[in-house]
Amino acid sequence: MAGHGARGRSGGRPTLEEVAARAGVGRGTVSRVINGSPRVSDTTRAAVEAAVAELGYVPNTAARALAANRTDAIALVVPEPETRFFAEPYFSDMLRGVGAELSETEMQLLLIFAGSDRERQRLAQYLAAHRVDGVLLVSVHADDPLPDLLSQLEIPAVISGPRSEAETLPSVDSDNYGGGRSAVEHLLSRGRTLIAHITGRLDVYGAQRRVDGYRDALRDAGHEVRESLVEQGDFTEEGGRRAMTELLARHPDLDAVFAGSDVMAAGARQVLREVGRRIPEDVALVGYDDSAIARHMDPPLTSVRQPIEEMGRRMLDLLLTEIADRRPAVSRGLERRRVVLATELEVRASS
Amino acid sequence: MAGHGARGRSGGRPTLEEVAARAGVGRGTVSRVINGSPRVSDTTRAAVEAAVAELGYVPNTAARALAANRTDAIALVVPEPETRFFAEPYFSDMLRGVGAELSETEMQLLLIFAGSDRERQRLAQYLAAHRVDGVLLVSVHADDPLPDLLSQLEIPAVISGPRSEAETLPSVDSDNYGGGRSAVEHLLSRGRTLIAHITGRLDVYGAQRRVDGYRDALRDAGHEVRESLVEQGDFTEEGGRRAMTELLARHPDLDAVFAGSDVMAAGARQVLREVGRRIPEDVALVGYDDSAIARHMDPPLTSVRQPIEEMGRRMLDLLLTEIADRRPAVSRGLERRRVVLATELEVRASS
DNA sequence: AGGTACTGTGGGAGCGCTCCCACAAGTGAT
DNA sequence: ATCACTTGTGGGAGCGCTCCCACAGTACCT
Repeated sequence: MAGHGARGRSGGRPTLEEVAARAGVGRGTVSRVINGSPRVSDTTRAAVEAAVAELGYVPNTAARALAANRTDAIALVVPEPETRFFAEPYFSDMLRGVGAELSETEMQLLLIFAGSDRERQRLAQYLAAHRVDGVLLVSVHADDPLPDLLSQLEIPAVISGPRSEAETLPSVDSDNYGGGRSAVEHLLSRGRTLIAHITGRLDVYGAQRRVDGYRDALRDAGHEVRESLVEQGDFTEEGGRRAMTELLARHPDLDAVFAGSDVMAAGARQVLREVGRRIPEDVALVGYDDSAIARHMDPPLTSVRQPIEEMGRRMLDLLLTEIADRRPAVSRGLERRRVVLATELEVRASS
Repeated sequence: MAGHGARGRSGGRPTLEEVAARAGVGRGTVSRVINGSPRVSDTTRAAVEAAVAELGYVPNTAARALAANRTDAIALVVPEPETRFFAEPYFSDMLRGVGAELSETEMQLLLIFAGSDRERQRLAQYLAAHRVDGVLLVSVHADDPLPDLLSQLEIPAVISGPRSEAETLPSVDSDNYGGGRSAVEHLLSRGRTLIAHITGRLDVYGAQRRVDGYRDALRDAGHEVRESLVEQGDFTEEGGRRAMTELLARHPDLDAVFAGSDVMAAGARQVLREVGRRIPEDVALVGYDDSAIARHMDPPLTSVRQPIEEMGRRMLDLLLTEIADRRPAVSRGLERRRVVLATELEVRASS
């Protein structure tokens, strides 16, 4: 900036006070205009808005946060190491949904990873300092202490993927049960008869529900449900390999595999190929998540798609509502605070 | 609000003042202890620390930010739609590096996407409000106005991938030139003679440098450099397909392709397969980034790996330094503010 | 003894907002 | 004319911290 000269004692960014002086009104009035209060006359409002524009006034967030005791920020907390967060497109899609919805507001999104103990420590500090107005929790395991910490600190939170059927936090989830069912029903309709399942980590509620869907689909179709056809994985490629190896050892004659995630399906595919099984001729393969991996696999992988972006959007909705009625909150029923969205099966060459 | 009445002035979180009273010292002394000033006696320090622990005191960030005029937060700004950000592991690895380095400090990381105009608008507001102490810029195109905005607002910033050789911002980059060279030298050493190149967007400096490496490697090996062997892509799969189609039309006899990214290599692979070319027998393929796609491709893709996590770490280092010497800053030479890290070729079955 | 320099400490003065009370002015009933 | 609202407005009192000045105490010179 050329020659600032007098400029009062400031030199920095304009303050509310300066805008008020410029517009010839009081501080309170400017504040009202900035915050969209209706109790301002049209003439005054116009004058203030002009002054704001002329001065290029931007509210000081820190001062506002201090005075109003809110931060206008929410955190997306991911209790996993960064690696896994990005390995699965799940999170990025969700982030997109949240971001889209968030851009309608003045709120800011923080991304916080809490994989290591060190990071969790920092997170606890962070939350204790009330640096966010609310928290979006993603991919939380059944025994995670985080939700309790949150409610203890009275910080509004929404969880994606309830920890159990008894989840107390508002939650958004996809229909894992229905997703599991649809995968199996699809394989049955293709004439497969010996269908194995590689599960995700069973301390993830959604993974359990997929198993339930698998079982019920078989049962409802009049098939016997054999536990030896179910092998636990852990959402990793290596876990998928291990589980597939086990399953083949127990059932060399299996003709289909439903994996609880695309990444595990990729591991399974490797093993199947190593032992000379063709996909889909010998063994049909179905994954879950419909990630980039599914599309790039050879052959392309049939997979269950979740409306993850939509889930992100709904989570944010729920959270903003929580924040808005930040009061005893004992009243409202839980019905509306629990959203479940339908999945869709993307059929490709692997099945 | 239900009858607030007396309000006792406590009820909430403890303040500096309360800690001071508890420890029997003044406010200033507590502040000094909290901020690690050396000018406090050991006895006093211990007393204050005890009081802090007993009360569970956590500093109020908003108050601190207001008084000290800093935010203890930095932003990672990604001027791309979220989609691309996650499609390439580039960003997630970088994020990991930044995160690792950041956990050594008290700073907070914000992730900000500025793909759409709307988002850029919001970002400008955000920066104008000085809500962060510094900015990490990732993947910026040559004509992006963001860096100028940043320097105009006098916000410290570090860029990954300088916009040109004349980059004014401190920067961290991998050796794109060397990476391009190594890919081509590798293909030459495998006996390939007609090597094509699918470039990235040429308004990305790094993509240009890869082309330079490609050209120089051929030239130094005594090969003629034919411009018809270079086709521009745009880092997308579709772009890779298009470029590959062009190249095959011009040079049906080419025996190797160096793609400027794994994603483009994936697109190229599809086209090669469609026209019946075998990889690597007929055409050798090399990508760039060494992403998950490269490992899962069929056949697995040879690719140039950048030390991205390390880059993230170095960027943060640089930024923290910038923030620390937040003064005229005209003095320091530019040498140390420019970091270039070596790449490595990961050889797989595609070449 | 007086000076000069530290070290350690207390507390006033803000930082830029929001909240809320006070109050002027207008409106309409009595 | 009085009273009772309503609408719009100004500005004091903080929010919880950092910064910095003042000052007591101690140490080491002259």
